[in-house]
Amino acid sequence: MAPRPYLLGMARPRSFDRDHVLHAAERQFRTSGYNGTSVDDISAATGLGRGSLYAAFDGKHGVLLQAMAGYFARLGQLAPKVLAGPDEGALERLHGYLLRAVHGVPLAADVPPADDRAAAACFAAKMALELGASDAEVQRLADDCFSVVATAVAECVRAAQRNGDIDPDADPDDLAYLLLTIIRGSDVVGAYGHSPARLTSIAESAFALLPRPRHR
Amino acid sequence: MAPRPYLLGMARPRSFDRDHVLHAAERQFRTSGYNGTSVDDISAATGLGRGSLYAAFDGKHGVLLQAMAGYFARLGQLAPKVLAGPDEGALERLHGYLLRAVHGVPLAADVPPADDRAAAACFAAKMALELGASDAEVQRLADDCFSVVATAVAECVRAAQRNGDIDPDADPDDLAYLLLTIIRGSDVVGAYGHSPARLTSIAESAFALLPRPRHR
DNA sequence: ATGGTTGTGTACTGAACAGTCAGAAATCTA
DNA sequence: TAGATTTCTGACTGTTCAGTACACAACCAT
Repeated sequence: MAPRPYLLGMARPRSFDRDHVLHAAERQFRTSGYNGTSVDDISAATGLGRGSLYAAFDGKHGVLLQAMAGYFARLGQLAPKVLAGPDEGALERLHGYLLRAVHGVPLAADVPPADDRAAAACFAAKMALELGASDAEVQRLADDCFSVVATAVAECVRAAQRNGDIDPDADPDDLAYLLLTIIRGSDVVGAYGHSPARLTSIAESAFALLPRPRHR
Repeated sequence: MAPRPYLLGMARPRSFDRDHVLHAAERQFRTSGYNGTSVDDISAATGLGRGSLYAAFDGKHGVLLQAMAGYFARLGQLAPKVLAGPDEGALERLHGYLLRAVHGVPLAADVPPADDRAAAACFAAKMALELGASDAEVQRLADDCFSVVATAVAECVRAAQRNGDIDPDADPDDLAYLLLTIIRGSDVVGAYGHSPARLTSIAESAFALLPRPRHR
C-alpha cells in the first residue's frame, strides 16, 4: 500500500539510447520498406531483443510511428535551419536546398544521403506511398513532415520576394508546394537508377523556371 | 517415339485471359504493394489457383515482372496517343495531360484513376520505390516506363516550341524530365491525403511556369 | 544485504507465408 | 471412343512471421 516510494523508471535503467534505436530502425525501414522489414530485422539492426522492442515501442507498427515522429522532429529543426535567414541570401539558400534535396534526405545531418537512392528517399514519403490510405496515422505523420518543410520553403520564397529575386505576384505557398512536389518526384525518379547528375539537372531546370520579377 | 504428332498447346486450353489476370494482379500490387501482397491475395484477385499461377507466370515475382511489362506496353500506347498531334494544339495537350496525370494513372483507359490516391500512383514508380535498388529488373522496367512517357512529353514540347508557345531556347528533354518529375511527385504528395484540388493547383502552377517565348 | 521494480534475452505459439506436387478435368488427334 | 497432353485444383511442406510469456539480470530504496 506504500504509495510508490520512488518515481517510475528508477529500477533498472535502459541499456539503449532511444533515439539511436529509432534511427537504426528508420534506416532499416527506408532500405527494405515496412512490409519488407521483419521484427527480427529491426532487432538485428538495433541490437534490441524482441521483448525490449515490444515493451518500449509496442511492436513493429509502434516502432514505425515513433521513428516517423523522430524524423518529423528532425525535419522541423533542419529545414528552417537551412532555409531561414536574411532576405538577401534567400534565393541562393533556396537554390542550394533544392540542389541538395533532389539527392535525398540524409539519415543524419552529417552523413551523405545514401548509396541507394531509393533508400535515400524521404522516409515519410516512402512509407506513405507504400502503406497508402490503409494507415491513417502514417498518412497524417507524413503530411506533417511535408507541411513543416513546405512552410519553411514558403517562408524562404517570401524572403526572396522581399529581396526582389522572385516575382512578388507569385503565390509563395503554391510555389513551395510545387518545389516540394519536384523534390518528392526526384525520390521516385532517383529510384529508377538515374544518375545524380540527372537529378541535379532536374533541380537546375526547376530553379531556372522560378518566376523572376518583371522589370529589372 | 512418335515425334509429337500435334503442336504444343493443343490439349486443354487455358480458361483465363492472360491480360485480364495481369490486370487484376496489377491492381492488387498497386493497392497493397509488393511485399504487402501474398500469393493468396493474387490468387483471390485473379481467380487463378496457385498451381496455374506458377505454371503460367512463374510465381509472385514473375507475375510482378509480367504485370509491369503489360503496364509498360499500355503506357507506350497511351502516352503518344494523348500527346501526339499537330503543333498548334500541343501546348493545350500538354496542359490537359499534366492536369490529368497529377491525379494518377488509371488502371484502364476508361476507368477513373482510383479512389485511393496512393493506389493510383504510377505502378512502375511505386514498385521501384518500394523495391529500390534490390531488384534490378524492376528498376529497369520502371525506367523504361519513365522513358517512354518522357519521350512523348518531350516530343509534345518540341511541337509546342515549333508553334511558338514555348521558348525555343529551352531544352525540351530537360523540360520533359522536369514535368515527369512533378507528376511523379504528385503521386507522393497525393499519398499524403491531399485533396484533388490541391494536386490540380500544383499542376496549374507548374504549367504557368513553362518558359514562354521572349517576344510576343 | 534484501525486496521491489523494471529492463533484457529467448523460447514458444499459432498464423501466414512462398513454393511444390500429384491427381482430376478438359480438350486434342486419330 | 481411347490415348495423349495440357491445364487446373487444392492439399501439403518447411519456413518465416508478429506477438507473447517467462525466467533472469540490473538497479533502486531502505
